[in-house]
Amino acid sequence: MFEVEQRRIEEQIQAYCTAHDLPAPTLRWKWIPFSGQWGISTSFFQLAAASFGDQKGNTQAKAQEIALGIAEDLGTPAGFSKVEAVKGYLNLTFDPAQYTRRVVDAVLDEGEGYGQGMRRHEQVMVEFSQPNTHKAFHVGHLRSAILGDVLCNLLDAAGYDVVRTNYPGDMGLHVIRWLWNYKKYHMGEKPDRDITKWMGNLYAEAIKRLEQNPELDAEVREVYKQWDNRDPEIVALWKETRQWSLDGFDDMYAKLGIRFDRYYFNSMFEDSGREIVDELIRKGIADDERATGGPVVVKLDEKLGLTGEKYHVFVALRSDGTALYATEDLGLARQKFLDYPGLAKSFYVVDVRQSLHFQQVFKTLELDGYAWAVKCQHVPYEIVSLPGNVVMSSREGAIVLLEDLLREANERALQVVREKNPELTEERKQEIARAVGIGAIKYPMLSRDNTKVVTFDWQSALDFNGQAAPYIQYAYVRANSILRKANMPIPASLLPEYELSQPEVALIDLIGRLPDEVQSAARDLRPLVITNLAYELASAFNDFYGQCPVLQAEEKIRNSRLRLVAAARQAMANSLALLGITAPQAM
RNA sequence: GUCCCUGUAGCGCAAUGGAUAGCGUGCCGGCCUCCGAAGCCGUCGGUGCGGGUUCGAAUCCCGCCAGGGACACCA
Repeated sequence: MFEVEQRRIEEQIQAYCTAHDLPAPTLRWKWIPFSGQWGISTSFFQLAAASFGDQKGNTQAKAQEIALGIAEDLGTPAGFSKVEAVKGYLNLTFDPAQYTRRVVDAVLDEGEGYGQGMRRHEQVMVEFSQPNTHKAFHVGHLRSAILGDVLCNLLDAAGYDVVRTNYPGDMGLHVIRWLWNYKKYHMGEKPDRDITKWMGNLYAEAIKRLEQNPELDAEVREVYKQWDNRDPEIVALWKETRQWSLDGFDDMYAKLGIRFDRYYFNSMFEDSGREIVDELIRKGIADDERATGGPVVVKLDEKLGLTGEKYHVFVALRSDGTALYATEDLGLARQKFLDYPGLAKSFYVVDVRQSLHFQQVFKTLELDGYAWAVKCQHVPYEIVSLPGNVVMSSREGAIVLLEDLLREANERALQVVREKNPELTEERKQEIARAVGIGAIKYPMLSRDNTKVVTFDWQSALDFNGQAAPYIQYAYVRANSILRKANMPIPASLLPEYELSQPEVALIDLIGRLPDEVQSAARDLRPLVITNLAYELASAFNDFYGQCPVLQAEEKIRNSRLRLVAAARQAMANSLALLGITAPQAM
C-alpha cells in the first residue's frame, strides 16, 4: 500500500549506512506486531552484529544506536505520522487519515479485484481431486478437492494463469471388480439419484462377494482379460458406467463450487507410459528384469550415485508387461507438458503417503532427460481420518460419504436459519443454508496446515460457532445490514476528520494486509494464511461493530465509517471467495 | 532398518528466526431499551526432553522420547 514511500525510505537507509560506514543492510519489513501500533517495522540486529566484524560488541545497544540514527535521519516521511527507534527496531507508523483513505479507496475502487496481484503471464497447472470412478466419494477424498481448488484460487489471485486439472482413476482392478459384479447381478439397473453412493455400494458389494467366495476371482480375471482385449461389450459397459460416476462427481463439484479446465483419465496413459518405460530401458536407466520373472525397475539411488537409500527402487512396469499407476504417471507428466509447453510449474495435490512415489516419478523423468521434470512438484497433504485414527476406506465401509455430509450440514444450517430468520422465504433459507453448510465443511479443511491430519467427527463438523466459516459470514452479513439500513449510496472518497478509535485502526490494518497475504499464501501454497486473515478480519469487524456506532454517528464520522464498513465487507467477501466460500446477503 | 511428517493450555489449532506466544472450544460469571446475541466482555490455563547455532529459537542443527506415515510389481 505504501510501496513507493517504502522504497524511498529504504534508499535513504542505504544512504545513511554508506555515509556512516556501516555494511549494506538487507531490510525486511513486517507489520508492527502490537495491537494499537499501526505501520511497518524492521530491525537492525543483523546489521549491528555485522558492523562489529570479528570483534565482540553489544549488539542490542548498537542496533538501537543505528535505529536512533536512522530515525533522526528520516524525520517524518510523507505518509507516516511517527518514526520511532525501539529496542533496535525502527517503527514507522502510518498517518492514520492518509492510510485509511488509501486502503479504503483501494478496496472500493478495485471491488472484487481487491487483493489480486498483477498478472504474471506465467502458466501453472494444479492437478487435484483424482477421484476413482465406480467407487464412493467420501470425506477423505474431500481434502484434495477443497485444497486443490483453493490453491488454484490463490495462485490465480497471485497473478498466475492456472490450469485446473482433474485425473480420475477410471481403470484398474477396482473398476474390473465393479463391472464383474454389475454384469452378473445388476445388469440393466441404473441409478436415478445419489449416483456416487449407489456406485460405491455396488463396489462394496463386489468386494464382499469376492471375500466370501474367493473362487469367483477367476471370473474377475476373465473380465480383466476381456478388457485387455478391448472386448467391445466390456468397453461399452465401462464407458457407460464410468459416465455415471463422472456425472455424480460433476454434481458434487457443482454443489461444492469446484470446477476444472481439463480432465485427464487414468486409462489414457497405459500406452504412453509404456513408451517411456521402453525409452528408460533403452537408455539403460531402467533394468528390465522380466526375463527372470521380475518387473522393470529403476534403481534410483544407484543411478544417482547415492550411497544411502533415499529414492529406493522405482517399479515402472509389472512383470507381465501391464501398466501400473506408476507407469501411467510417467505418461501423464509428459502429456501435461506436451499440452501446455509453457508451464512454469506442474503441481500434484495428492496425499502425503505418495511422497516417495512422486519423488521417484519426477527423478526418473529427470534422469530420462526431460528438462521440465524439475517443474513438477508434489503438494502433499495429510489425510482426513476418523476419531481413533481410523483411515477411511471404501473397502471397509468405515467412511463418511460426501453426500451424507452435505445433506447433514445443509439440514443443520437450515434449522438454524429457520430459528434465526423465520421471516425469510423458503427459497432464501435454502440458499443461505447451502452457503453456510458448504462453508462449514470447507473451512476446517483449509484452516490447518496441509501437513496436519484432519480428524473428522460429526459434532465439530456441524458446529457453526467459534473460529469457523459461519462466523465470518455472519460478520459479513452484519456489515451488509448496516449498509442496507443506511439507505444511501456509499459516500465519496474522503479523509477522516476525527481521531480513529482503536477498533477502526485494527480493522483498517487487516483490510490493508490482504494483497500481501494473498501473495504469501500462494507462494507457500498455504490456504491457512487466508483462513486466518478472514477470521481476524471478521473478529476485528465484530469488535468495531460493538464499539463504533455508524448510523447514529454524526455525519462526518458516519460517512467515514460507512466507507470503512463497505471496505470491510468487500475484504471479507474477497477472502471468502478465495476460500471458495459464499458470503450470503443475510443469514 | 532407511526416509518423511507431527509434538504449543483439558481438547482442536495459530504464530517470515524478532519485541508482550495468539485464537477457538470447554468450565464458571456477565451483556439484547443502542446498526442482527450464528455476537461481545471477563476468568482459568501452554512451547515433549537434552544439547548446540544466533544479538535473539516454538521456529534452524544434533541426539533422545512419543505418535503417524512411506519404503519392488496397490492406488
